[in-house]
Amino acid sequence: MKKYVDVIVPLPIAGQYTYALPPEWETEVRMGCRVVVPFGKKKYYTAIVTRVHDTPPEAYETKEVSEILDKQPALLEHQYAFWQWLADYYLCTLGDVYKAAMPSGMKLESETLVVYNPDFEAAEPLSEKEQRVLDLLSADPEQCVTQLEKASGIKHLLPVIKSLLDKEAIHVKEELKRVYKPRTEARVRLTDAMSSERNLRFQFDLLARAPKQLALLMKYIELSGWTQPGNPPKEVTRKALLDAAGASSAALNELIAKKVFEVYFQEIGRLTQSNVDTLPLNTLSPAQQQAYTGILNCFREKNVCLLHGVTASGKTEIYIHLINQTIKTGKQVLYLLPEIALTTQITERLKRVFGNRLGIYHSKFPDAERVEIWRKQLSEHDYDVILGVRSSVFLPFRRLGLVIVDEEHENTYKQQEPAPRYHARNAAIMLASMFGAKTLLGTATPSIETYYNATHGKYGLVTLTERHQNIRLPHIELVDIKELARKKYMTAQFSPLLLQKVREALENKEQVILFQNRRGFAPMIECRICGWVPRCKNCDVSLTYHKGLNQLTCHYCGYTYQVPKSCPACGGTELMNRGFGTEKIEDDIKTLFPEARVARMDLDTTRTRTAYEKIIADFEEGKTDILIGTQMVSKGLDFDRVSVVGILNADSMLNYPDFRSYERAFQLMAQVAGRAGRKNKQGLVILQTKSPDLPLIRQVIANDYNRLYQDQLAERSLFKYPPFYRLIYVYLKHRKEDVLDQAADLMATYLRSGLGERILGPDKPPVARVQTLYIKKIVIKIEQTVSMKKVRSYLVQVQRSVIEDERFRSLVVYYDVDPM
DNA sequence: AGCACGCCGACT
DNA sequence: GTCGGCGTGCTC
Repeated sequence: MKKYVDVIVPLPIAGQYTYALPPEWETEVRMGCRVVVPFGKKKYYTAIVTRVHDTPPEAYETKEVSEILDKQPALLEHQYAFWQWLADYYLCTLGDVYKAAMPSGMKLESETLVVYNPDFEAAEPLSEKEQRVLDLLSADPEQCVTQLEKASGIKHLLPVIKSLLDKEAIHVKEELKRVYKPRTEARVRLTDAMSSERNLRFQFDLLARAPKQLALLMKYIELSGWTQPGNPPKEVTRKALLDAAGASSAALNELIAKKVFEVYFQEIGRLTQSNVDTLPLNTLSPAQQQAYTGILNCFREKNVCLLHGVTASGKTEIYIHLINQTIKTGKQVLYLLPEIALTTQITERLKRVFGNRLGIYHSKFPDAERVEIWRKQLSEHDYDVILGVRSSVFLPFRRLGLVIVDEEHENTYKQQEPAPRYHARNAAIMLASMFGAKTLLGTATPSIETYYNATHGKYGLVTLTERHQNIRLPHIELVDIKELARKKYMTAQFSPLLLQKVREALENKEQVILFQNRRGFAPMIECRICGWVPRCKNCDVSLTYHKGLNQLTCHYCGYTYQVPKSCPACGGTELMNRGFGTEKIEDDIKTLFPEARVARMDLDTTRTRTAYEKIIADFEEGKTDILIGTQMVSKGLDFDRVSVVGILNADSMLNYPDFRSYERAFQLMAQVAGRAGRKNKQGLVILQTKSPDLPLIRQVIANDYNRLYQDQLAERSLFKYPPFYRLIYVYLKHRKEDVLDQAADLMATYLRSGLGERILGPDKPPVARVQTLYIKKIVIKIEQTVSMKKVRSYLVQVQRSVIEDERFRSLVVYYDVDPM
């Protein structure tokens, strides 16, 4: 019977598509295999088979699967179930999940190739653009559109291609672009002609007057262990041979030309097989040991456990023991870290314990490497431990036994843009439960939701109050900068006390961290006369001034602008900086302490992984005295020589229109404060603020998490926020503001008719326009007792009826479930 | 997401 | 009078 497959395509379209399966592949294709399918008029995509069946669709003709990429599933059944849960819970399509989950090297797409017709003779003169394209093609007769666009410098290339196509000067074809290329290594071996000892001896004599070549030949014999024909020699890489013989590639090429050697290419993996000997586990301190057994006990009853341990209490060591315990029973461990905390410090530590049983999955790794990790997870030799960022929840596992979510409170676990807007911590808990595995959440500053779950019986709770090696918690000194500014005692952003302590630290050869929760030189510039502030033409936000580039940047769409010479509003020429970012702090510190070695760590200085690690390594090795940074400096780093931490402006963290701003400010300050302190000296934190009387500031100083938790819980309950209520944000986007307003009102009315007072808005979000689309937001607050399943299906139904209205056809609707 | 089809302004 | 702008709808 004729077979069909249902597939997921990597596009934000709901639903699956059915293709006919050519008979010869019937037995090979299974659920989870990747296939290439034609989609639309000309494109080809890599799709994933979710079902093989024999029911032909009634309403339409099917197309045929054009290629199969896997004999063995690339997507395991557990993963598919997980994808379905994600799409359902976070209100997005399976295509969205697919796009986020799989490395792009496994999702080949077709690309249009333009092909030169050598027989073409122009009947009429060609336009200048057409001629330029044709010239390019005559040099290289097959090129893709993007390449041609670049080489020709023509902005709208498509019309040109179209007219050339009409004249039959070219034709086009669709070809799959191979994104993933296996890495190969050039190796050298003797040719067949050299395989007899006699020929080889003869060759030695011939080379008597070519010492370099002779050396190469002898080195090869040594390296390969060549003794006699028939005995398979060891493989010798081209590079190793050249290095060992101290010869140039010219000499080797000679020998290749003489048919003594030949070069062949061997496929090798990118995953480094470190051959470091693994070290035994460190023994746990009594406090750590107690926490360790506490966690194991807790897992007997609960599936999730929170490890609440103060900063520098050695949580990692406990994780390592748990991982070890889990893999001993033949199960796998997934260890999640926020991207920013996944540094060499932690990877080296784990490598030393788990060696080649450990795989590392980082979003800044090359895509090809991620493909190889995915493949390895599907193979017999899968990793026992995966250490990775948010997206590693998508990797294939067969025998998952434990998930660790370190720095559980980090909001970067929540993916903001694009869909799926999932929370990796919550998704990991779901993933674990699908395997019957346990989840451990670790942090010094739990999120309010997690702590609520841990103190209300849903999760287990284990606390660790003792710091590793008994390093004392830092002393926090409060400085009222409002008062000081009034009295004109401030030097730029620095109080006299902070400057004095920085000076002392430098004199004692100790290090300093200065924390400012804002990047750029100044958040904005402003006209001194009329107060005009430059704004982005696409997005409704003010622009950020970057001194290094001397330009204005929109942090939402990335668009850059020149700094105007005069104010476009009033013509005034005095445009001044307002506010202070890390770049400004760096400038001022360099002026105040010209002898100090200063580094800055923020989004702008850490574009690449190497840049980021260099800053950290330099600081670790004492090559830097003062590290200035945004929240990046607070994450999971342990330094030995930091004696002073300055929080320059605590208020900048508090004034966000967001119910989590206090929680976040506490977490940030507690984490950054935790960086101060050394083995035998208590660290010092200088906390500068304009609002010293705020309860939150007192809680930070006393490191009183419980008090913060109680205060926050009361507010959350009063204003109907998590953990008492669930939130869903509905975003509506449209090019026309008035259409958007009408659509938003209609949608809110529909929603209110079913959900009543749970609906707030529509409102204009703080950024009301991004990339030429106007935005409105509707907030839904739902009691924990209400069935989310019903709410979600109701939302989908409402959306459908709004879109049915002709006026709102091009309305864009998307959801943010459990927003952060 | 792409891509094609279809209806209204600035040019030969 | 056309070329081409992007609004709209569909993809098995």
